[in-house]
Amino acid sequence: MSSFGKIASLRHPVAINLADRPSASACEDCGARHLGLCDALSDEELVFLSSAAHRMTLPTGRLFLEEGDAAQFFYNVNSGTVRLFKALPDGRRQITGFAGPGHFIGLAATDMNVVSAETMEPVQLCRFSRAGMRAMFEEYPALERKLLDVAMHELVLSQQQMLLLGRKTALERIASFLLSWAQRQENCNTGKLPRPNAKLTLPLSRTDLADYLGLTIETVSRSLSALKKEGLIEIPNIHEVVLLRPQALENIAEAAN
Amino acid sequence: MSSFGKIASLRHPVAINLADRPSASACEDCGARHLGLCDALSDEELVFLSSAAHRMTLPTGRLFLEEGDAAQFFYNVNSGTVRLFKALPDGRRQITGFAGPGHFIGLAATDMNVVSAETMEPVQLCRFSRAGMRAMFEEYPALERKLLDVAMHELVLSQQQMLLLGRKTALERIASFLLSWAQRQENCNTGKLPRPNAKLTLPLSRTDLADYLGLTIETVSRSLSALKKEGLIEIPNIHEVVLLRPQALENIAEAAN
DNA sequence: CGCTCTTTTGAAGTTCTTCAATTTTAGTGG
DNA sequence: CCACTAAAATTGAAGAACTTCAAAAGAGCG
Repeated sequence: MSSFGKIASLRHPVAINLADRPSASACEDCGARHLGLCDALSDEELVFLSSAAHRMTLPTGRLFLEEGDAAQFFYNVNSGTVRLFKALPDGRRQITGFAGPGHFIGLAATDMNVVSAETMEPVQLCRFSRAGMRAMFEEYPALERKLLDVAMHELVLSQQQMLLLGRKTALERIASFLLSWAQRQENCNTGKLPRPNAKLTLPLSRTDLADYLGLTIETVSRSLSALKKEGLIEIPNIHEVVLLRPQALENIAEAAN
Repeated sequence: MSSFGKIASLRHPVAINLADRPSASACEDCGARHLGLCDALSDEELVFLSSAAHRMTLPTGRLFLEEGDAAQFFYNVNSGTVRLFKALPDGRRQITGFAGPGHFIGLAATDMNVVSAETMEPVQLCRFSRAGMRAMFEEYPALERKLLDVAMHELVLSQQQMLLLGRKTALERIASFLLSWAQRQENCNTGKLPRPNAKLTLPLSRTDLADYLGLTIETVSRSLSALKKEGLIEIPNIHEVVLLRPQALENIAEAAN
């Protein structure tokens, strides 16, 4: 957890949501959710902010941001999952991240978007004009601080991913992914291992997984099968994985010998 | 160039350096240099800032930031080059970036450093305590804005690197690297191709290059030789590369068919 | 000038990919 | 509810790209 984040949330220990997101009960003590913009602002500020926001609901598979287009908006995800990716002309694709509830989209941009964004499920999001956002920074410095915090966190994640893509084997990538996804889903960045038998829900297809980990779907499939055969995981169905032995996965993921 | 950067530099079109860096003549119209903190502040603010900074000079090969240590400081590079990297227990290393003059170090951190930093040449830098920096944000919002701008730019770069590491071939990686290094060195992020016969100076060893591009030194060497054989580059010596046909390199780098 | 370290080049080996076939899953209509 | 179809995932076998191991050439330094 970043120190900037801590400041922001201490000063505004609020739990109202940007839009009317469902329950926010888990928000306050969750490392990942407080990375949403929501926690950065007081009630009053949130009202102002949400007046500047445009709520939208998108169906599955909607490409709402395209690499190379002029960067007009920021987005904040309320529900559902978004995949962010870059692509080469011949179709090769690298998914750079996934944005779920509370996540902010649009930081990785100059005047143009440098990534594309596509919904993986029905998604609700709030849209802000970048210009309006800049104006708002004058009024509400806490917002800017929060954004810096989010950006720094993204930077940490992307550097982990560089290590994974540049130096890890297929098996290590899969193990790393499972653990990081567990953190994301469950105990939100506490840095602790998930408990044995923790159940993961993956909204990702094998293709997404492959494009995120820099592998082919066949290699992803084979690696998952290998972990299953070794008794480290169970795969009740395509969208669920049970982590039978998280410590063993961690040893593989971190190449601990 | 990011819009936030524009704001910051328009408001404070100053060219004093953080410490007494050599000539700053090229600073104002250079996309990369204005990413240094220097441009974000007025004269008065800079005086204040530099009073909070601790100047240091480090010899080649000094490891001054270690992954996992408590994150106490930010650094701003004045001269020389620093390599930032993550490593696995068995020694595999991934260089996540290089920091040269004007570059800011320490953004990719939570309470702990998530990367290590090591000097590649004699390096001069300014050190700021993270706590002091936070206090300064209250006084000088422009500073925080600038930092957000820097973080966003880093994010853009790291996503390009993810595409490279996850999806590009060895030859494509080398071609991409040469072009990006030319931009860094020469026309600073203008997005234009370097002119034919542009000469690159690489302070990197082949090992650094390999660890940056997720390859082995042998593959790096072979790929460079291949580009040379094809007449796209010339390699007068180990630390210099001449880009004979930048457009052809670009075609390889971007997999344009 | 000779030593060492880095880089280059070659040959063999490994991991991952590609191609192909089978199995499983999911969606649709009877 | 079940069968049928299409898409996705798994598994197998062959191939390619990169790595590893090994040796030679080149650069740097006392």
